[in-house]
Amino acid sequence: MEELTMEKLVNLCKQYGFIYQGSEIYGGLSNTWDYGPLGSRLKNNIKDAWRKRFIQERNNAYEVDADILMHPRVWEASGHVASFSDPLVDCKECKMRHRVDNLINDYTNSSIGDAMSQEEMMEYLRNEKVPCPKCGKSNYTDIRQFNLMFETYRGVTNDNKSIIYLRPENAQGEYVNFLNVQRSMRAKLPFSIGQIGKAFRNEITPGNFTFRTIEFEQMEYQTFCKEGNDEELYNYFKEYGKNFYMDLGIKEDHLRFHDHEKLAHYAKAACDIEYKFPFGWGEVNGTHNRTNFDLTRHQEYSGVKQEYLDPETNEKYIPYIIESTYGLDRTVLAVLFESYEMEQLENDTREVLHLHPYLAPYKVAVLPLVKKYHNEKAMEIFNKLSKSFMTTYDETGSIGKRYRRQDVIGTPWCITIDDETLNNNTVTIRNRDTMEQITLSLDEVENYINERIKF
RNA sequence: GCAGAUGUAGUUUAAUGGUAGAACCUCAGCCUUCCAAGCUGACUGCGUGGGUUCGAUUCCCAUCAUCUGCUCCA
Repeated sequence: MEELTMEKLVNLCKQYGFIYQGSEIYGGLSNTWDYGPLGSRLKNNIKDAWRKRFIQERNNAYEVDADILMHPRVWEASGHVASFSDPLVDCKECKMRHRVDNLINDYTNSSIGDAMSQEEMMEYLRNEKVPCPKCGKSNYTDIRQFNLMFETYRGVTNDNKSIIYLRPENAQGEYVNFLNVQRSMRAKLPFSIGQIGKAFRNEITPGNFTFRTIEFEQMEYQTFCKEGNDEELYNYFKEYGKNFYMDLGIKEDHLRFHDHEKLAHYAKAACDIEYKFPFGWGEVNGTHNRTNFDLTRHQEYSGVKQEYLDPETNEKYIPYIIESTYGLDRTVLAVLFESYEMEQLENDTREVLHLHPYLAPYKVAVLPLVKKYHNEKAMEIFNKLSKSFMTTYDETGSIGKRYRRQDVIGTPWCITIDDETLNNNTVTIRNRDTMEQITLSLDEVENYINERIKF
């Protein structure tokens, strides 16, 4: 079978309206991508699938839609203002870029770099002639701060006081609403707050299509629990996440766990779910045991107690948080790679997107067999079916060609309208994966599809 | 951000210092009663900006974008 390369997928996405390059008519803007008519359907269907598994089917789970813009103090509490801005230097000799603190720590085999100010680090670098790990020379540019948060300004004056950030992660939106949700939903621990939304990181990005972008969408799930229950929940959500991906149609051997050894400042344990992309294994989900770090910090910075009163033991404590974050754009990408097949037929090939019917942009295509005889009846059926499903209509070209058009965009079923439809009210429904055809009465079509698009 | 490669219709591509030819796709018409058929026609292109030149898609520079590799990804 022919390998689907990134280049081919980018082409396919563009050709059929899944994903276009951002601002394309202006030459494009690096690492921005726009979802087209089919792509946004697919993306929304994945969101809905996630909502179903993570909100609807779980007891004690609630969705929020928090604002992208948050109080600047949130990012001080979260640690992003401090740790999201890395002191960087470039080696003038070999052009290698380094984090200065790492450079000093590695050179001295200690952690003295962590405590140094920017000036001290630069001075140390110069005085000790710390060599570049790559070329061995010691000739660096000045330190540049590179903050990964996008800044913008509130109001009309661009002074420091009015800086606000586009959120670099969604989690804080759930954390600051912990008390609100707990109270208004009368929630008992453990309970979860989920959120789907955009986040922004001003990163130097290596591309790989929509795998890493400066604006991206996350499906996040925060479970608040009592210390002691955290490890069990952490392991539970790792598995739950993997099952979710398998339900989306991803084969088990294209997924793996990757446990982190180096942990973030807030985490006690961290594990990624990775998908086998053509460019290598790539993270699609991250599950972290964030302990009570976040709520403790918010209590400290806001002055508002973030405690939970346990109704059984009457203890008050700050809950632990198990975070499980799903990269939505990456999930779309993984599903596209997983679904695509260049199928070899007897003396022909066809491109098929074997999407789960729940995820398919169009559920059904209505095709009049011969345009001039069957188009009116076909339109009538389109109008009926489109009240229940995303339905498309195509009367152009031969019937075989129209089947292939639907195959490549993942439409699970095509129904053709012919003389039998006019005379007996029956249609032929054709399956995308098997190419088999069966005859159904018009009344049966809706049920037939409904039964098969469940997630 | 660094290094290398690339940039001609939606896609794949041809040729050329005198502004481009094709195939597929798309659309319209004819034909067609079930898997990319055929015929006729139509639409669409030299990434952007400079420079050299009488003239640049072609040569040079810059820029933008994509790909690959680094780097980054608490």
